[in-house]
Amino acid sequence: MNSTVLAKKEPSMSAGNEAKAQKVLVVDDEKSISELITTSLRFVGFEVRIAASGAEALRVAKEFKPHALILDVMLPDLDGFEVCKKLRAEGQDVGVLFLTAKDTTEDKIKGLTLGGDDYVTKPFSLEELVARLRALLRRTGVIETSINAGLISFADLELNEATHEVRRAGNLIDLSPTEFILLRYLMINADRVVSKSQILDHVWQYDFRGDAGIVETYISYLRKKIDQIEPPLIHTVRGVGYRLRLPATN
Amino acid sequence: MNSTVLAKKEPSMSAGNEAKAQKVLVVDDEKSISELITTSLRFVGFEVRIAASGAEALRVAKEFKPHALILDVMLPDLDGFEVCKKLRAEGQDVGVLFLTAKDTTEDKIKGLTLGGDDYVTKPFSLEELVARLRALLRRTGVIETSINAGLISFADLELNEATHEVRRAGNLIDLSPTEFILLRYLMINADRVVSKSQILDHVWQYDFRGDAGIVETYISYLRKKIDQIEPPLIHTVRGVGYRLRLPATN
DNA sequence: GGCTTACTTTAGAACTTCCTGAGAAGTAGC
DNA sequence: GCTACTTCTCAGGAAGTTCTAAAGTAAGCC
Repeated sequence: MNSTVLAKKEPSMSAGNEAKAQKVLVVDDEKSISELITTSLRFVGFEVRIAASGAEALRVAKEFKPHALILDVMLPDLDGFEVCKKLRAEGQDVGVLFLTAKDTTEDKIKGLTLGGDDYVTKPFSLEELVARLRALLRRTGVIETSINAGLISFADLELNEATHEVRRAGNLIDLSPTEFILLRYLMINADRVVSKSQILDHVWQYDFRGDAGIVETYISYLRKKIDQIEPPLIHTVRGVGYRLRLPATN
Repeated sequence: MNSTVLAKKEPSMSAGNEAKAQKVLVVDDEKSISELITTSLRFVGFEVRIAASGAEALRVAKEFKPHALILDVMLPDLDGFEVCKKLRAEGQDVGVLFLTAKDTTEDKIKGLTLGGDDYVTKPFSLEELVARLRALLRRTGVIETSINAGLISFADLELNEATHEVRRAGNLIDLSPTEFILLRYLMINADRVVSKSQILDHVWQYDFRGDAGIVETYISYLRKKIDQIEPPLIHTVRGVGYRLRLPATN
């Protein structure tokens, strides 16, 4: 895994909720997965704790009081659904984002999108996970932050998570799912340079075995769709990565 | 820094009536059912309490003073009808939505739907349950909200809950029960993308074991009935779900 | 200027998702 | 108990998406 993590804080998040970051408990018995998620969530400003089993999750939740859980359904002891039930029985009213294998039988997954809960199938992309987590926190009414609202904009570009619409200068632009996630990632990191490996790590599923060349291909697709309109917003930083920005304000 | 993120609230039905939520007491001895209902009702803004027996129901009702009851007729001690009678004898004037097994004798049910009461047979779909509950609260005069009014419209589409009539541009359209519930779900979530699993969870009965493919079939049925008239309102968001919307506002 | 390296673009093969029609099974009404 | 309707499954085909690979272009360096 070609993971690079910058020791830099997201600007858009930092203002309001440094003081009381949203708390997320990540529950997965595979250490590599929970670490991956944790690193990513911490980076975007969440306060994170980890548990490796259902029993531990219940214990930690009791004193950590998380706003949301990211919960693998396949745990060594209790399964995720049990954990969720017990928590709710204890009166802990917390939104849950389940992680399921792709082949988890439909009837187990059924009902998960009811109470504001949601699920993501493994393997997932980190951007997808974070977006879903934010949507969940928004729905369960935990907190309002700027990014949490689901409407992201940069210059004359707008991206709406609820309607999945993207507009440039008011014009509707049709994007494929991957293009959408990539653009959102660039927009969230607007004005900062993101490397191809960062993009690969966040936008593509964590088990993607291909090479970073695919990022170039998708950047090209995006440019064709959103940078037809002047001025171009997606800029190449040779040898480093890409950056969403307005024309140089020299 | 020209990264802007708009803080706009979802126009959802979920959050709205925080201030004085309507109170519902759910009475069922099957924990899985009462939990399912509770999750769903809480999410759409009701304040919910649970009781697992007739005796408990009477006890809780006395201090909780619910606006409505969702009451399984088959309870371990008293049956639902008894509970209802005793409550009314105590002067608690509360609307009741009975849950009955499919084979409950007709004549038992009939007498009860005389007042503002109603019944739903198990297994039900959550959309159906919530719609009936709202209709009941409307009839018993508890509250009025826009959604509660029973008339939903979007563009030239109108759906009347009371009469079960649907019109597109004034033309009456005949829908099967499932088609009706599906359309209502889409209309309540107008303009937002809803995934196939969300649809499955809300529109289909909770014991449905099939896969999400059925949603595609029903979308196709609906399109044939309501999207004959231009412009089409049901749009596919590939890889994400469906969305009710007017033609692109470029 | 020519060589090297980094990036861009395009084409197309493999794959996924979605749409629709047909039919089987179940249910309700007469 | 026949008929019409509804629900659900399945399969073929259309359309859209993802990814690889290879050719084209630009930038930087000596």
